Amino acid sequence: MDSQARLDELLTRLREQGYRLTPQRVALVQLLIDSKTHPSAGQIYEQLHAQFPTMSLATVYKTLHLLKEMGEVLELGFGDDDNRYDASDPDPHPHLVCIRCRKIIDPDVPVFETLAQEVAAASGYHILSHRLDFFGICPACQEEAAEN
Amino acid sequence: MDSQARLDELLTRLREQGYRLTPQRVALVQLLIDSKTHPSAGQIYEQLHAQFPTMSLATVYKTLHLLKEMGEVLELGFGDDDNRYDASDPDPHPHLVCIRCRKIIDPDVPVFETLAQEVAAASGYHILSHRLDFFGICPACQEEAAEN
DNA sequence: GTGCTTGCAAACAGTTTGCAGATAG
DNA sequence: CTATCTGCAAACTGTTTGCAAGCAC
Repeated sequence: MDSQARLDELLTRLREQGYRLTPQRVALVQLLIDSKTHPSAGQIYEQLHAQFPTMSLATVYKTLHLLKEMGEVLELGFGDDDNRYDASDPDPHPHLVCIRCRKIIDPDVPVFETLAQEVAAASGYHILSHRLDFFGICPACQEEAAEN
Repeated sequence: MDSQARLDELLTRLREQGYRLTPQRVALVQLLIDSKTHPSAGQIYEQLHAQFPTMSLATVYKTLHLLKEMGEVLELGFGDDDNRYDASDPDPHPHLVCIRCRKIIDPDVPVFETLAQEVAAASGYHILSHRLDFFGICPACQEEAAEN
């Protein structure tokens, strides 16, 4: 789905559920969808603060919470770092994390429905979701390391 | 590997690297290895506090940090919850998380070396590690839900 | 106009750190 | 004996919350 379509979809969904389309919310949703790097709340705040000098971090968190509740955004927590947010596709999909520059991208890999089914069958769990992350060093950081 | 062998291995490795085997450390390592539920720092602290009434949370964290540095323990962070620790097998392996009771177990599933290779080839990343978590409801919690 | 939303500041939880006294080797 | 480790308390970081003023509808 292209960014524009996803943006329209999200804004429509917000309006339909009775939420107000404040400039801050629209800007945040736009930023989140345009970004390919899955930004953190702090990064979102920094960028929006340029547009809205009075905007607070609390609003960022409240809006992200709202989108999470609606199931329109994936919250990627790592425990040792701040959470990252992915609104491009709300269904679980793998992520590829550079442990050096902390960039996170969506790699193109086939999903594995079968594995989840196997796990469910073997464990008796009712599996609702999953998460698959790869950690490594991105091409840019590999080059940088080679130079030094 | 059985628990006793793993415990010996870990204690030996600590000693070899010049770390002191304090009673607190030995008890923590033992607890971690015996536990099948991947406890949090707080849970570890509560249990050890029964044995060592003066033991502090800081010591728990410091010891976990040490084991992490040695690569002998897996730290499982989720972002919305406290971190969980797995010392049974320091190599990455899938986890199965009950979203109701927060129990975490190691399911028996084949690992997928091929997928990591595919991702590496397609992205140019140098992949070092990965993490695969399934989220669902464990059999006990399913029953409990059915009763109510 | 109504009441949801914002922005501030304070609260919060998990984790980390500094330091003085305790202790493993 | 000595360097490491412990335990306390305070600091820190990311996130959440309460509340009065502001603004979307």
